[in-house]
Amino acid sequence: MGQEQLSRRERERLRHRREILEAALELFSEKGFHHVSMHEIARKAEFAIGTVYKFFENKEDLYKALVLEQAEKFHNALKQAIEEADEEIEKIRNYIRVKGEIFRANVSMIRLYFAETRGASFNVMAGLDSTIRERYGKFMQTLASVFESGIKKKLFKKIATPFYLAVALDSLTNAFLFLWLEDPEQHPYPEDPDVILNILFKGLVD
Amino acid sequence: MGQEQLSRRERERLRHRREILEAALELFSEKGFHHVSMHEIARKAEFAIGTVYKFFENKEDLYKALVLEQAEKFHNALKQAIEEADEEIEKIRNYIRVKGEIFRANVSMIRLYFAETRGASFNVMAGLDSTIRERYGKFMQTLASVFESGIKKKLFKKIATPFYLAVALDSLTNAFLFLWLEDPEQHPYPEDPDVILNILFKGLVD
Amino acid sequence: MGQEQLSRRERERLRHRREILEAALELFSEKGFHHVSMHEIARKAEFAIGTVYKFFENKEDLYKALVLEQAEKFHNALKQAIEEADEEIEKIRNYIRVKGEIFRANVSMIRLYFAETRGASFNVMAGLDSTIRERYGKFMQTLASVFESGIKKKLFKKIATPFYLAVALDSLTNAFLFLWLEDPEQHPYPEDPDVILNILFKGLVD
Amino acid sequence: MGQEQLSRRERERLRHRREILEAALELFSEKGFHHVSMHEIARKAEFAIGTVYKFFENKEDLYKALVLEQAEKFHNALKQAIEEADEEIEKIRNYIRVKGEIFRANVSMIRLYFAETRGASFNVMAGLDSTIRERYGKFMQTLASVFESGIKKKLFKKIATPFYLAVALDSLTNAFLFLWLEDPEQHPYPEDPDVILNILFKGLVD
DNA sequence: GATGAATGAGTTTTCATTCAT
DNA sequence: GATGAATGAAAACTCATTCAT
Repeated sequence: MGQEQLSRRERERLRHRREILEAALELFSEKGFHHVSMHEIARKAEFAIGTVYKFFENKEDLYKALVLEQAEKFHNALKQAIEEADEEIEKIRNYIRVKGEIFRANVSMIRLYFAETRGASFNVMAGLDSTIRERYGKFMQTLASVFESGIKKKLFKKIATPFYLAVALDSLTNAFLFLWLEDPEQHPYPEDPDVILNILFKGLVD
Repeated sequence: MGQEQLSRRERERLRHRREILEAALELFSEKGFHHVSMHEIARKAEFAIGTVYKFFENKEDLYKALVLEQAEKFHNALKQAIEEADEEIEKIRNYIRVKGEIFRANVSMIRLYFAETRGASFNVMAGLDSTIRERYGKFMQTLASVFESGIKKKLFKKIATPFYLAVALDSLTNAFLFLWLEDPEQHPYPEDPDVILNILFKGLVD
Repeated sequence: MGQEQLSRRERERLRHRREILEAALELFSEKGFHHVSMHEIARKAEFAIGTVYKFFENKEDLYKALVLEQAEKFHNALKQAIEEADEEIEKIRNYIRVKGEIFRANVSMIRLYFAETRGASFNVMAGLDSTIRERYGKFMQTLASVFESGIKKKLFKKIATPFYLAVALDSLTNAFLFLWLEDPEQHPYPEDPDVILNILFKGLVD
Repeated sequence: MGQEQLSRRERERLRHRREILEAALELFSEKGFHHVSMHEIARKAEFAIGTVYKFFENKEDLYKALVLEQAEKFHNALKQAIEEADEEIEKIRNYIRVKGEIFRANVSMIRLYFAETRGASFNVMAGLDSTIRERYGKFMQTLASVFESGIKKKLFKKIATPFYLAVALDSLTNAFLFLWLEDPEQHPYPEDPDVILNILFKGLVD
């Protein structure tokens, strides 16, 4: 709301910025930060190299903007999925379902996202990490609070701290998503969220 | 057994190779593949650059050798941990405990290992990936077979396929280890394996 | 004709390309392919090393472009010399005279040319050889056809096949040019083409 | 004469030196000076690299020794061919015939030889050139003296100076040998020396 | 006398970034 | 505001040569 008073100039600028980010997303997700050159991004976005530098100070800056933007989109979608349900178990089911949906619809985005949240990126960029991890932490708190209120309502047994439960759920879904990413045929992400949920909810040993 | 008949020459060579790999491990784990130069490795190992190239054809080759060697060490230790116990639940406890121990004792090795088993490395190296993933897959099978026999013996409820249970256990322990890696003070890896075990074993909802 | 509509940018680019080729010609002809570094060429042409690589993919590519261009110039001049005369003997006289002239005016070019047409280059570059040799072969055919028509007109006795006669004339002139290259004082290339011509035309034994 | 009192030690040394030179000859002739490494030569000769350096101070030194030795063999054979005949025309026929024979029997040697006598080597090695060219010059004098005495005896018409005639004969035979080297099927070196001889001896125009 | 591990100067090539037009 | 030619630091890798054993 309020964007409508942007001048044509401004709107064009934003469109160009977006085009560059889109080209960058595809390339980075495919080849990784170090195997993509600024010229490549410029070429794919159909701009001159100088133009790219008009929008982003340097390669890191571009990457940072890209990752943060994608992470935001991702977290927002998940947050909304949680909020849409009233009851805690349903919130978690929603989370599992929507995570799979986003994943399948945005493989590029996801590859990028994991590269940054998982340790593996070896601080591709020191500065980025801290911002990203902070947001990731905040999102984990949101997830934890679902467990917390579920425990309060006696819906859940307190088998671990809410935060650990959040981490467990996150890692479990990520693991399934990785399996899918590597071999979608053999390891489809379950349509039914309970396949994943049960691993947490039904104790192995009774 | 039988190695003792290596000539001194040969033994020296192996020691030098090891020294180079050690220097490389520390650097790669700290900065990532692309932020370490061969000269840097040579300098750290206190050899001339040419010497490094006598042992490893190129940078990829060195990296590959390093990762495979570390992964082997890691998997062997875990396999042994599993085999040492007789009973399935104890096997899993051992796995959780030893994984934490190795981790804490070899932070460099672990960072390297995760960079390669988790998708994040964006195919730093196509060839490597396949070998490493294959070994990782085999290890997952080993872990799965523990769950399988546990289910057969009616020790475990079959809340998911053995393979998925193995993946769940692996991802859960990894998640705790990542937490520890980021902030060892706030998120220590639990001394008591049951803290992690319970998340799997005691269903959240009864 | 028609080049005049090149943009200034384009014209500058071509000039720069030419400048690099000129620097390379001088250096290669003086020291040979393997004793010239790309940095040296860049320095001589007064460009940064990166600029040289903007114009030529790699060292071989630069060398190839250079040799082909020079060979073309050389062959074109000789072809024209042959075509300018009406009569066969005069065509050959022209060939001998012009070959000497070009040679004296472009020592660098010639050194390069011989390095590639004569076997000595030991395939400095496999790909180049084939292109160059093909062109050389075609030129020999042109020369042979002069002898052929001379023989048909009964101007020449058929003491060998036209192709062999062409080869003989070529090697004879080359030999004189080599003598000159080594010691211009003692072995000047004859002003009078008949000095060379007679060796072919007047049988030693009657 | 006199070699027989060499100690076994000495004889072995010479044999080893010879083995190294043979390996080097094959490699240099195949790939050219700059594409052969000292390690390659050592490996082919089945010696350690240090041993090669016991025999030859450095790569140039080895190359020099090789080329000079081969040139000597070549020139001696040709000199003998000339001396074996009594009459000048026969001497020249012998020269043409034997040159072809040596060539066919020692392609490696010849490739090396031409690389050095023809300008093309771009002074692979400044020092070498002077020695080699001097010997080549001397040999040309020998050949010239055959023409000189033929002219004195009125066997030959003096259509050029004896030296130029020698150069002409040399370049003509070389040209035929090059043709053969490139495509032995299509351009065999003539069995009958008169095929080459006639080009010099029977004037094209009468 | 032979060995081969070690050396390090020197080469090719890439790519993020600048800036004149 | 866009362009793209030019820049040059930095990286991977080679190979002639040395020297301790």
